[in-house]
Amino acid sequence: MYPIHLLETKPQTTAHLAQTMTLLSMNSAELRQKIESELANNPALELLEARRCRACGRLLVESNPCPICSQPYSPEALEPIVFTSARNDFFQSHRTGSSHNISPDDLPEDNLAPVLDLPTFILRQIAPELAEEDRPIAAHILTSLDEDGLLPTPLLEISRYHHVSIERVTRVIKLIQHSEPIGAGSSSPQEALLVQLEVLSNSRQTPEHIERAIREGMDLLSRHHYTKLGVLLDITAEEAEEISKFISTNLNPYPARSHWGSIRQGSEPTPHAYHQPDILISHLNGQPDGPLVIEILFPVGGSLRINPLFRKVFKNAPSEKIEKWQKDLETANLLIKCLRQRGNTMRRLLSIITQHQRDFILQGDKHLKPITRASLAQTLEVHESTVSRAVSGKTIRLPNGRIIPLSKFFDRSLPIRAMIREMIDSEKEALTDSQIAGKLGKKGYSIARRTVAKYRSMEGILSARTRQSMART
DNA sequence: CTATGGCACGGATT
DNA sequence: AATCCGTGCCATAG
Repeated sequence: MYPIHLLETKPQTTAHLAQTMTLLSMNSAELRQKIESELANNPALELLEARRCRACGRLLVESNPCPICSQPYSPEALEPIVFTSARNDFFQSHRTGSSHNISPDDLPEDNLAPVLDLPTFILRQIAPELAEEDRPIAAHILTSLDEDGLLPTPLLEISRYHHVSIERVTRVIKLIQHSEPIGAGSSSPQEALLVQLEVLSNSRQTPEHIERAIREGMDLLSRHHYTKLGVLLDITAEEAEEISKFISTNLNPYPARSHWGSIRQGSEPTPHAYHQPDILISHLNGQPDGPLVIEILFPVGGSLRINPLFRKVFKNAPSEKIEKWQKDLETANLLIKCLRQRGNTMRRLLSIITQHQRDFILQGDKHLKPITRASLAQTLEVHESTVSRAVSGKTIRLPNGRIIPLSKFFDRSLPIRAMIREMIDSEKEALTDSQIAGKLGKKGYSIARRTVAKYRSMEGILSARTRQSMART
């Protein structure tokens, strides 16, 4: 732990203050838009090319040494990568058949929406891993995905169209399947489940026989015929039900029906909106017991700095330009400074949050320790509104792959909701809301009966009565 | 008669 | 100052 607070520079001017505020409240998608437009308009600003760590292959974020493999970043350890950032347009090139030489200026500004559609969302993740010659294939696949994120087109058709081997197509699909949302690009719900299971088993214990259950008993599984499934797999009906529960809570046969947002029935009109996470938190080198690593993503590949060339030219600038250039230089400086401060604040905030919520991150909803933004502001010695801005609109990807909004860390009702869910999952006879309220009261959570009902419906659990009559059939 | 969902109010949080 | 959340009361479905 190094003394971050020493690096902290207090805002000097009102402009500085205002800029820091607005930058802080942006999530990475919005920030990206901001930076791109700034880059386009301000000649004093320059974007250094993106790099990746040669040792572990991870895309660089902003810290040194590499947070993933802890190799120091030296010039030799940094492999430059081609990453044409947000305006990567190979969808267009796929459709028109032209090459990839379209310059950024040819593209309209407004294709940088903060919320991405599914193809773009996946594309951004796999772009660094994708070989140049495989791009048209990826574009073809991604544009063919149906609204569930599954691929209805047969592989053979794709390979024929591009005159390439099935193996190459499969390789690209593998890449797509292993990006968020995991399992997208599979040809069937079954395949999607298998991919998710494979990914999940790297970081967590999974039930026995589950793979066979998906492979062989898919139709039984979807119809909830646990006894038959048990016979098929040579296990008890309870174990079969166990497996089904695991699948329904941890996996998703339709990868594009994202687990957050669309789960609340109907009310939100954003059925297929994908947010790029702003923060990643994962285990070191992907080892399940490794220490946690937090990465705060910088939305553009590379780092911003003042263009040294601009500095040189500025010294003997023509007199009619000198005023404008001076201004450009100032705004560029300001932007960089404020961005740095934004990073600083985010880092301090997250280090506190992750320490406090370690159990939640590792073990799930039940272990969330609710905090208020106000108390956090106090420990960080910043204004409450600063915390508010830093939290709002940002999402974080947990080690288990879930993408959740950062505000979830402050949700007082979450652990209780998890407990209710647990109680109902393991109930023998359907528990009524007041019974649940009583049980929770004994555990030290005094919650009104009415509130239990609210939480229950938030979790999408039916009422005790309807559960009872469902169980009989 | 009981369990549940709707509406609305007040206090806390942002 | 605006918003969110827990809760109480009341109507209604079962």
